[in-house]
Amino acid sequence: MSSNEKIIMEKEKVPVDTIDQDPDIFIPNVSVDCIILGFHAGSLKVLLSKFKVSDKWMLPGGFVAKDEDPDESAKRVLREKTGLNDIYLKQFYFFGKKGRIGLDENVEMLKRSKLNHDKVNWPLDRFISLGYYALVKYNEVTLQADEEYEEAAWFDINQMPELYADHKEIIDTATFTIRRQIGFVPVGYELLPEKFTMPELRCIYEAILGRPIDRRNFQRKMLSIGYIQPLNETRKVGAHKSPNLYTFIKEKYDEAERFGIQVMSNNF
Amino acid sequence: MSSNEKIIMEKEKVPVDTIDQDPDIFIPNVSVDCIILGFHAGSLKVLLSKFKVSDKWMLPGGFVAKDEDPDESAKRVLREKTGLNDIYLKQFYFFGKKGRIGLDENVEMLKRSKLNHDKVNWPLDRFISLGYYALVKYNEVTLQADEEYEEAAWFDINQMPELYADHKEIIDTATFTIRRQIGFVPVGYELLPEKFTMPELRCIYEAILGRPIDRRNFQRKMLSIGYIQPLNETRKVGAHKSPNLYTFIKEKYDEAERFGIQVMSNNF
DNA sequence: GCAAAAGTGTTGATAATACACCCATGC
DNA sequence: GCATGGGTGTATTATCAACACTTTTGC
Repeated sequence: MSSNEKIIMEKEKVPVDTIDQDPDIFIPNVSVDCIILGFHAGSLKVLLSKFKVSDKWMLPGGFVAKDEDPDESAKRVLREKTGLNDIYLKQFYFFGKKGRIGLDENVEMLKRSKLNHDKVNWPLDRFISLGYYALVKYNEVTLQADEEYEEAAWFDINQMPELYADHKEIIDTATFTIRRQIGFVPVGYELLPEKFTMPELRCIYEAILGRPIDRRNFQRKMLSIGYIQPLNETRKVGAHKSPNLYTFIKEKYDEAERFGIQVMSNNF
Repeated sequence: MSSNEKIIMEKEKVPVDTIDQDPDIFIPNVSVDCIILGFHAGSLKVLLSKFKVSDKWMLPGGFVAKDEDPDESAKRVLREKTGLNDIYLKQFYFFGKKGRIGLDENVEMLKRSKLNHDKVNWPLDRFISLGYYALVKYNEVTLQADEEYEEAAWFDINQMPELYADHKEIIDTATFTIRRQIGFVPVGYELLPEKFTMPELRCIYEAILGRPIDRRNFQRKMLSIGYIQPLNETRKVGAHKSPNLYTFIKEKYDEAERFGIQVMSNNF
């Protein structure tokens, strides 16, 4: 473990410091922001966090240590927020426009915080944000926000509160990117638990593509690709026919992902 | 014009300074690298540059000024190298792995240069490189390398010399990205001159997809999309039938790009 | 029985693929 | 004439998209 890593570990235990950015440890003017996506109760959720001193929700994020791969920084953020270690994680865009962060917003937050204004001046700096999206299994996540300084919560992706700075735009860019690359992103495999129903899988694709998909054609298509396997089990879901449970065949899935699958060609 | 912009303009006139990175002007530890692609004589070319003091070719790149949008930095690099202002430019990835730049390589280059080793220490730093690719019309480019300190040249994308650091990997990532998004990237429109032949257009797709495409099916497909228009002209190309010339219909093309075109579905 | 949602089957339209054939050009 | 490569046509196959019909479940 390098000395910097050690310091980072220390920082994880002292949450107020995550609001700070020591220029000796971190690369200045660079941050990492994570869009953590989950699937629950029939809709896509995004995990947001909020400093108690702020009134706006924001994307979980962090800084990049001087000897750290940005992927590692993102993993650190994910571990902090979800408690998970092995997560599907992809960079998708970087954001660096001059006016992307409203300084007023930050000055306000800084005033409300108990930080020393003279020492902590990064909120007044310009930042290049490295954008990552992560796909997690909702029920495996245990929200890890520090009760004293910040909160964390899942939000329906279609019903988000007002967000800090350009974070709404960042989320939109993430979903747009996933949409364009839907054939190469294992959304089903990463978002669903081991056993799932066909309507659940379809629901994810509908949420991401933003349009309804024919139930029957979808089912045929998914089965024809050959990476999901029907189980001899059903799930009771109220006053309807109980849907079959399916599971992914890992090897076939990896193959399909590499070459991309055609999801209802009508490219969104 | 801000004072920083003025300083940057000055810097453009003093090429040796582009090897320097003043931490008061530029964001530390961040660089921009550009893959400039052109099409000439039946193959894809990439524009590379080389410091006279170095023996390895590298991607044209630069730094991001503190009050500058990274897109602007990339445009600045493009202007410096090609003399062009309006260029199709997209960010595609960022590179930040710890060992991505061999320090030995940089120490060697620094020694050979006439820079003051004490003042100029960025070559020993770690960098996060913001990757951009640009599509240019080959015959509109006039190579602008400063004769005294650096050279610039086009290389066939399949016959590149040994490159500096991880720049080969960066180029591979760029072509891979374009390949995956081929339906959304206006390669033909941006790489070809106003008038072009069908084989030329096909050649570009073949180079990017890395596989032969059926001549006849390709032609039909492109014409059926309806964004290219046959002209009543042909081009003499030696001992064969003279191919027709075509041109793009801008409006139709924009439409097609937004929704993506399906290029021989067999997704690469 | 009825409503709601799941599973299976059919069919016409559209698009991809693999060719065969003819045309123009320079030597 | 012949080699080379461009342009047009066609037949086969695969895939999409729309919809009818059946099944299961809770009330």
